[in-house]
Amino acid sequence: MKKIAVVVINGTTRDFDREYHYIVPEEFHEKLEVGMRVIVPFGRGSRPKEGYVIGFADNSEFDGLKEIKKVVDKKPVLLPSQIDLAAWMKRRYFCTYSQAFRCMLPPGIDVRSLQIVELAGGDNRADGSGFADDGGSADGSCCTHDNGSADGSCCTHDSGVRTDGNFAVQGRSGDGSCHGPGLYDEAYKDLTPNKKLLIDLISSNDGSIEYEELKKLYGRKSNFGRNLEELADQGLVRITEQYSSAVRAKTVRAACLAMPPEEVSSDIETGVIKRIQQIRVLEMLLENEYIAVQDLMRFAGVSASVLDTLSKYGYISYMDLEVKRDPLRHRKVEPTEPMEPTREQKTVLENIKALIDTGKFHEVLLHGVTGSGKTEVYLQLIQYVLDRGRQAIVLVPEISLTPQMVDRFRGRFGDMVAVMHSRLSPGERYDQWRLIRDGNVKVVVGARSAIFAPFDRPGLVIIDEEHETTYKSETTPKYHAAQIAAKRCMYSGAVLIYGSATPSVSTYQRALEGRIGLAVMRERANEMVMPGVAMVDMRKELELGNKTIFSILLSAEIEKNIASGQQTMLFLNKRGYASFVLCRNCGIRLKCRHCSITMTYHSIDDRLICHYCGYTVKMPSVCPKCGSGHIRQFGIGTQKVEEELHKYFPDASVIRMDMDTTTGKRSHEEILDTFRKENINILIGTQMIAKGHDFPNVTLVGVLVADSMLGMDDFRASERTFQLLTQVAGRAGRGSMPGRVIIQTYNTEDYSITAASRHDYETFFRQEQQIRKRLCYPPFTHIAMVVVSSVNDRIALSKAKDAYDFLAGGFDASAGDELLPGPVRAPIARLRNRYRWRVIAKCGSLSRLSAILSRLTDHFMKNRGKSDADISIDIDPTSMM
DNA sequence: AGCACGCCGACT
DNA sequence: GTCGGCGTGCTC
Repeated sequence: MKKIAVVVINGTTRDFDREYHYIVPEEFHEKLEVGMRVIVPFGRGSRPKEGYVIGFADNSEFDGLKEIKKVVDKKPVLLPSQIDLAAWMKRRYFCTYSQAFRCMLPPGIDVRSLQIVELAGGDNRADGSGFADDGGSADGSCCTHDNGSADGSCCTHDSGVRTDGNFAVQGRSGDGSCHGPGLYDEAYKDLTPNKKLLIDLISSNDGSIEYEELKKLYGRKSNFGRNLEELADQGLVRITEQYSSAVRAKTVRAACLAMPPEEVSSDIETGVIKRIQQIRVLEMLLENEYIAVQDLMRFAGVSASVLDTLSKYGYISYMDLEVKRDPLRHRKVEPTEPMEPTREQKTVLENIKALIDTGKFHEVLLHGVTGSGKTEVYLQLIQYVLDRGRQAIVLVPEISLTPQMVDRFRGRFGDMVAVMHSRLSPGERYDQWRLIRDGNVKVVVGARSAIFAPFDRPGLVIIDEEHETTYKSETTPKYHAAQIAAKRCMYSGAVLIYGSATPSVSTYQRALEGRIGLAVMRERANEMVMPGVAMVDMRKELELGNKTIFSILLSAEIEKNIASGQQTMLFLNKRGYASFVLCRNCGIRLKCRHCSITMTYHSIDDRLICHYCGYTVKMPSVCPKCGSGHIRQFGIGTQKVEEELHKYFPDASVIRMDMDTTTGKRSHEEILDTFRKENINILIGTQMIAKGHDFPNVTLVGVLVADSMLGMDDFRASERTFQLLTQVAGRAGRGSMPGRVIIQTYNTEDYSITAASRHDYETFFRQEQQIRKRLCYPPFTHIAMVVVSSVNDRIALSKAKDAYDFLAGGFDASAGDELLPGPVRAPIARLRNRYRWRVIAKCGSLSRLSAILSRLTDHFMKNRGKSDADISIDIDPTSMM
């Protein structure tokens, strides 16, 4: 019986992102499984393309089926459940299968196909290349990756060139019959000029050339394909295919001495080598057999060019060393034992364990105040699911910021833990992915993308700090990790836990509605008291003539801390800095009359603009509320604060942490380490310092301008303010001494600020809930942001108008659907050379909204024509830019 | 997006 | 008979 595989093509546009049928040749019947990658001929020219086998079929309506050419993997790279997930993502996020699969696979796993055009026949002008394939590639071998992909035997061709393994050479030309030289020349003589040109081009490249390269050389003349095909039919050239994957270098480049040590020593002593850098390098190599190039450069303090010079003169040579990559190698971890849970923890554990026992999908919001010991609860729950033979995924907002979080999991579960985050190298990611797929680890701790970890039986997924925005992907597919998590847990009957001290409004709303479970932990686990919070009214400070950025109270407290050797953290939110307008007299922020969103100042035309609806007004010269002239765009940078600190507290040691000072790979941790170890008096920073990290000696936290968070141009401004203030306040008094928090603001009556100062989530939530409801913002509706872009501004606009009209036609105002006036220019009007126009729609029903948007996508693609216009759709975006 | 295919006029 | 060029329609 004919076996047919259902294949989706990798790297296609949405138009061709369909399921295609291919015949499975007899030889692959046994080994081909769902979830493997294959090479298939695709399109008119049957160009080889990488595809994923997503299923099998017994028959096909389609005649003219083609055959699978090649099976890439030994083991499936995708689980059946992941294929289902991708199909769902395609519908939900308007992405392609391959974009969805890309989320699930480590980078660099792709197979690239190359076509090589060679002269055929025993021809003298193409010596060495013709039939004699000396590269070791003919038998389908692959080099160095010992992975599940590629079925070839492994070889190592250690040519100096960085070759990637290639495998499978398979002619697509005729039978390659061998012509004698005489016959060949005969044939050449009779060729048309363009065909002669092709032959000449190949000859001048030693008789073998890459297809695309040849095409480029052929230039703009026509009938390239036709002529080449005909040459192949005549048996004059051969076209072969090679598939190569970007091999993850499992090796590290190292240097060693290339001549006897005595000779090197004498060259140094006799002064043949004079340069100090070179001597340093050689001396290091005299003491060590070989040293990794990276280490050598760092410890000798030299650049790569010094090494290259030494290599050129034959003193050293390079080699590739096998390494076992371990992203956790930098850290030592102390094993830990489960702690005796507090009464509250015990209740929560029992309840959730009961849910796990049902083996069904459940969601629970774990609302625990900072310091209530959520992590210990996570650890014990994970242990529970592991004992039942299942796996666990833990998501943390940005793992590289919270290494001690990872340490706690490693401490409890040791080698069972894999780590996945953005700072891993492609090779490291590949290793972690493989550990998971092969079942060698049972727990994954990672950032957003770790939600795709290829576990076959996840029993528990934990999303820690559930409210963080990093869980939302900014690129297509624009998924939220929680949505993916919910889907996966549904498939596998797992429990999904959202952990937070300050839950997002939408999650808490769902908990209140009873759609998800709610578990609460109100007490701090280790007898710490919540820090006392004082609010300072900066309007009064101004009245009193204090024009500095430090209130009288804050100055005094800083002074006290310096004197007693305790540490202070000063917090300044940089977002919205210098772009929103605040009246320093009455504290009002200018908001859009339609959207109640803080308007953003644009200096180019001295206007204020609403980043939601696009409404703009001229920048007023006096405050529309109180009439004072103290209205102005507002903001100070961390750098400015540092200067001021030096001015007013000349004896204090100060360290700054923000985007400018944390560019290096590990400098983040280094700054915090310095702060901790050297007992620096004051740490000043942006929201980066609000996350994680225990500093027992920090007893004072100052928020310089709470208003700058409220000034965010987003309907979530209050939510973010509350969350950040709570988090920042949580930094104080983590040790034995009680903490104090001072919040400076021009809005002492704002509910998000007052609630945060009282550690009162409930009150904040009730206020915010009402406002969201009244103004029809999520979670009471869904917002779709459609951005149409093009290199040409007018095309972008007209296509955006088209999209607008399409949406207008499909919307039902009576059901509460709303289309904001548009299209308007996106706040980032031009990105990567493309103009961007935006349409915003609100819709009460997610399913209806995605249905309309799905139709919009198809409509857009159909009418796009040859233009470069592109459409991007984000449901419930975290940023409106 | 490629690419083949078909068709036409120009050149030789 | 070829070449260059362009419009059309398809991708298992």
